[in-house]
Amino acid sequence: MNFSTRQIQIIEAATKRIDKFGIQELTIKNLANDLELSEAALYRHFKSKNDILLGMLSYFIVGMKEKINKIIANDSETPCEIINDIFNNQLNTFIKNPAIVSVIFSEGIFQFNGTLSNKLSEMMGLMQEKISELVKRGQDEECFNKMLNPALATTMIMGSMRMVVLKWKLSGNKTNLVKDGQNMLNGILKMMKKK
Amino acid sequence: MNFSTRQIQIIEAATKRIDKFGIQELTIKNLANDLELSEAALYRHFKSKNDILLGMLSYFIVGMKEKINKIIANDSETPCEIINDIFNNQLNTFIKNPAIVSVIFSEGIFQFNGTLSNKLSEMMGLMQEKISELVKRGQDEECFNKMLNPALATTMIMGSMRMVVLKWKLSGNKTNLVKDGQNMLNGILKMMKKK
DNA sequence: TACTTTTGTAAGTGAATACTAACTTACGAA
DNA sequence: TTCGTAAGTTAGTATTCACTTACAAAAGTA
Repeated sequence: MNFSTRQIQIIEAATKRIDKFGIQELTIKNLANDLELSEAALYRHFKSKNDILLGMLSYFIVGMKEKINKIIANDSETPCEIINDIFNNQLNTFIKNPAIVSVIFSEGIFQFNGTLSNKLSEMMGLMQEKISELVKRGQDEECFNKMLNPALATTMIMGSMRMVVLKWKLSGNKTNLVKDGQNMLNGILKMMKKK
Repeated sequence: MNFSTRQIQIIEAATKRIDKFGIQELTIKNLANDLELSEAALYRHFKSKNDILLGMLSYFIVGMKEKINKIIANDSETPCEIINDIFNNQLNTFIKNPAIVSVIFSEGIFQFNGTLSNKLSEMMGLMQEKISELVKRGQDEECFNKMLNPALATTMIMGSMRMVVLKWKLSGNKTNLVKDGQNMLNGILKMMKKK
């Protein structure tokens, strides 16, 4: 799971290409041109195109996992604050590297490639698990009401946030993702707060 | 916008293929095999592969528009009931023809094909517009609270429902879509209700 | 300096891609 | 009976795809 610098260059070029032109335009030839390398050179660093995609997903998932775990470990904050931190962190990651979004939100594309769709499911499952744990804690500590069960509330939060990101994507990254995302999360949390 | 019976056969075969194997496996050759026709025969009915995809989207959008307008026209119901009806109708359409979901939820795939992504944006825009109108009416008639503005509430509803459908899809259509969808919508509407 | 490993290249491979040209068949109207 | 048309066929086209082979230059390392 340790990538060489050249491998990371390839992964980042592939991500940018998907972001700009879509998965259909990610070909070995195009990718090699982007990197100013020959096609054969790519096969020195990954054994197949599929391996490049797999590497790409692994690369981002590892980073995401680390950050989320670090945020959750902070036990001086309430569950509500932690949820806020997690999504703020995600939104800012997306702003900094918009290309990631195209890859992370593409279940549809990878759905029929076993290894790739497993990687994505793993990531979604991770988020679902962490968030619903936080919702449950929030309800137990009586800062959230119990109108929705934790699983349902989590699906709602994740779905709503995804929709905000999708709209940002469809606007050509013109809308203010951080503002819209915070707005959405605040609205949801307000409705979930104990009165 | 009037399709021949053969065109509809082709559209439905293409939809099923995307649903089962993904867009990458939608080739003229495969599609022709599915229909037990020669490849050239398909070009008697559509002038290009892109035209088949475009026809596919148009075909479903027209049907969706008609149904939604019919439901909204029913003025003996409250906004809340109408929203319920719209999503119930959608969920049942998905159950009856699961293949549609793969096509409708694939912005990522079509994002880089101008004409196709416009078709999809059109459909999402239509839903956004109709739902947020209903939310606004609900707030004016004081059956919804005003905690969220109509646009935000609509994004939340649509995002949450999409997430339920995505989960159904990822489960291999094993979860109970109608039950889960109703559950989600009831939860959201409960939180939005005036107390 | 001599040897090995890493990283690159040019020039291919067969298979698949969307699409086309030329021709055939079935059938209804003039 | 003749003619036009819709709907099909076979057998191609040029191009693109992921991937491979054989060889060379560079970069360590002894």
